[in-house]
Amino acid sequence: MPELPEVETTKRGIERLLINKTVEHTIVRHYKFRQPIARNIGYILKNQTLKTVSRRAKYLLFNFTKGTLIIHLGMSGSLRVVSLNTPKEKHDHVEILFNDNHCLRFRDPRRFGLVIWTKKNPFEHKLLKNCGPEPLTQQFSGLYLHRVAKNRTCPIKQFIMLNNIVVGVGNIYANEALFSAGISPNRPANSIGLDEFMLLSKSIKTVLRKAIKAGGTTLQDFKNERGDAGYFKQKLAVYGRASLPCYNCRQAITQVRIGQRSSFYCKNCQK
DNA sequence: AGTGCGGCCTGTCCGC
DNA sequence: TGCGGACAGGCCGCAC
Repeated sequence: MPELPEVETTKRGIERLLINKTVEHTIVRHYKFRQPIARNIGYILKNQTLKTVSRRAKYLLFNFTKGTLIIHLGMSGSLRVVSLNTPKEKHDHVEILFNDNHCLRFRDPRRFGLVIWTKKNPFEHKLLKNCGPEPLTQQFSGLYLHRVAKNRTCPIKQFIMLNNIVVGVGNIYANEALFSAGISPNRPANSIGLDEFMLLSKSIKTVLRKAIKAGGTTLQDFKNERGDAGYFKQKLAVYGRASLPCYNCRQAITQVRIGQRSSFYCKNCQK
């Protein structure tokens, strides 16, 4: 589920509900994730106040009084704010209880996610320090892409999914943005011209902004949200539409594997 | 340095 | 209906 728009939506929802609240108790039911959760996490978080919640790439940063809790949702993770007596579901692995009877629940069936504590500047953390620019900033532009793609032969789709090039572009939105820009996902990154990169950077921004906006409808109900409402329901132009007609030219959408990932595009519209 | 691949996990879906 | 296998929206770490 979690591509950047969902992480951003989650961030906004949590921030609204939990800011300035103090941790009373933490329950960890499963410690084994992409990295194991620190055994003393409950001790660390106790009595700390949540100052702000921010996002870098797909990492959520919970800035507490004495440090930062970094959470990544991995492939199947989700966070919800619930009241104390809300029945827990399978795979609700971590629960942070705050002093207003609100509880932050981390559910992650596949446990590809991450919950780490750091006392230091989180941006200097090994996992964050090599991240490329945020796609929704001015820093991320066609000019930038053109510059960093020099000498890079890997397919453009893989290229825009590299976190050191630009963060937050996952498989779905890489496919969607390339369709929107009319660029074939197979093209070597260094074969893309500046004008095309301008278009591509704009497409990435637009696709992500739209998705965040759609996720924003979830925001209203964040506290009680049960499922996958929000951006995921929006119409995707190519992702998951193998052999269905292209919305633009009606030709069947092609599915191929690029860098081990399912890729969808229109051979007619994307050159 | 860039690229390609294996691996971490569970859930779901499809074909037999 | 049960079972095996493929696949899933991420990303790290390793080998070449």
